[in-house]
Amino acid sequence: MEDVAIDEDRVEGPRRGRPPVSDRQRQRRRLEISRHAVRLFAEHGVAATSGEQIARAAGVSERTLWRYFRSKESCVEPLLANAIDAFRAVLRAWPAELDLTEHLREAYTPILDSASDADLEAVLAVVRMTRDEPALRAAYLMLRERSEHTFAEVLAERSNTSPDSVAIRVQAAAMSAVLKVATDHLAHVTAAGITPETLRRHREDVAVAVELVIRGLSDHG
Amino acid sequence: MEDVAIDEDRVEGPRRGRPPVSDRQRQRRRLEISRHAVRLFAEHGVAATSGEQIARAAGVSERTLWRYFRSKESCVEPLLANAIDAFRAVLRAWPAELDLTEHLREAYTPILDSASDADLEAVLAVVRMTRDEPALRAAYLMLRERSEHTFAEVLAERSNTSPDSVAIRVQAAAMSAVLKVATDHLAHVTAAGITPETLRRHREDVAVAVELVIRGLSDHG
DNA sequence: CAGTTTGTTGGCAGTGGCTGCCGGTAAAGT
DNA sequence: ACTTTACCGGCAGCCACTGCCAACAAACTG
Repeated sequence: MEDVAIDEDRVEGPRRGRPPVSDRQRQRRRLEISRHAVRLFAEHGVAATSGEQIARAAGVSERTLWRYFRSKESCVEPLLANAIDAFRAVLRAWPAELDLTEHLREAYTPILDSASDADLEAVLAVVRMTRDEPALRAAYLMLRERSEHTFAEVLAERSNTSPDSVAIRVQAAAMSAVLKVATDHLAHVTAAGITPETLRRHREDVAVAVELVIRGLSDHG
Repeated sequence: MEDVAIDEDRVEGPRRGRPPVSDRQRQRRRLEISRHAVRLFAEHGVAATSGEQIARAAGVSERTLWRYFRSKESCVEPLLANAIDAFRAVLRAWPAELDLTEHLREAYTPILDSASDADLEAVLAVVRMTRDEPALRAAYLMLRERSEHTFAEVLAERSNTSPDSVAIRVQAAAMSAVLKVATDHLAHVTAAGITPETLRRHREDVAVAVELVIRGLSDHG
């Protein structure tokens, strides 16, 4: 699955210098910075928030901030990625014998269970902001497209085909599109606050629409 | 259809000063600049092409360039928009009694007929470039999303519902996703040159996939 | 025709996102 | 201690992009 790189100096035993920061730790730091950035964006707007402010709020130097994020807007990625990963995890756990609709009805949540409620609020706030902030929307769309590839892997494994085939990519892209619209809608209706009822409706919408788009496309795989 | 703005000083007779440039003319100038920008991007890469270079190639000052485009990467928009508008025009012309598959098989082309072959090459070149140029990809995805709304209008009119309903937006987004994957694929297989056969295959792929995704979703509209 | 009004253009200065470079320091091994 | 490897912060600089203003263009008015 991973480790596709050409094996060079593998199994070296003890390395020589200071060990690089683990990906785990790096991602956690990115997420922490992301929370500060989103808060500042929501308070003052994207244009009125400088990289220096984000860096100070996160307790790092500006130079380090740009090492962690390639652009100001991409600071929102880690938070949003959590929400998208939630769906991928649910998709991965799709039992072979179960209908996708049924599975999503039971297992889907719009964000990782481990994430706090504040994170869900922040994610929806960002999605709401993307309405008037083109740069944020662009970052959001890029993230969604990245997720398509992970969806394709799951779908390919299930239908025993290649994740690079056009048919699978179409399914994954259509599924991603459904999720995008549903999430935009959720962000819109929760502008005044999140209620269990709106979340329930969201889950139902996603379950039905995803099933429909996948069923229609996979029949002709 | 248009003219939704609140009527203020309508029917004024002769205006007082220099008339503003018509939208038509403005769009044609944007397209002209776009062609130069795409050529430079393809020759030297995006990072190595400065706004000043684009402006000089197009014969305008850098200042006016930034008045016509809000970012360097968005200079590719007019060319790509032509390709996307081609699909919208075909969709608009969809006869009520005809199957969508049949209609697309007959009428769909990946770019406006009025556009030159060079423009089609340029569009596919840009799509190819988006593979390694994230900023270009982001601009491309933004354009595609804008097109979703125009798709939704057509679909809404056809099914006699609102273009803002979630069901219609899901259909439009899924349709856009199908087109995106198909176009990416076309750009990939035409890297060595465009042949009538690849275009025919592309048309067939789009016709079938779009029909499937729309049929599946609209049954439960 | 000159004079007025409205709109577009281009130059110029400035802002800020972002990068290359370098020295300092942390964390490992020997 | 000494070396090695890696992260961090500060500094200088590039360039995409903007605000401001003077110059010019194209209409109407007298």
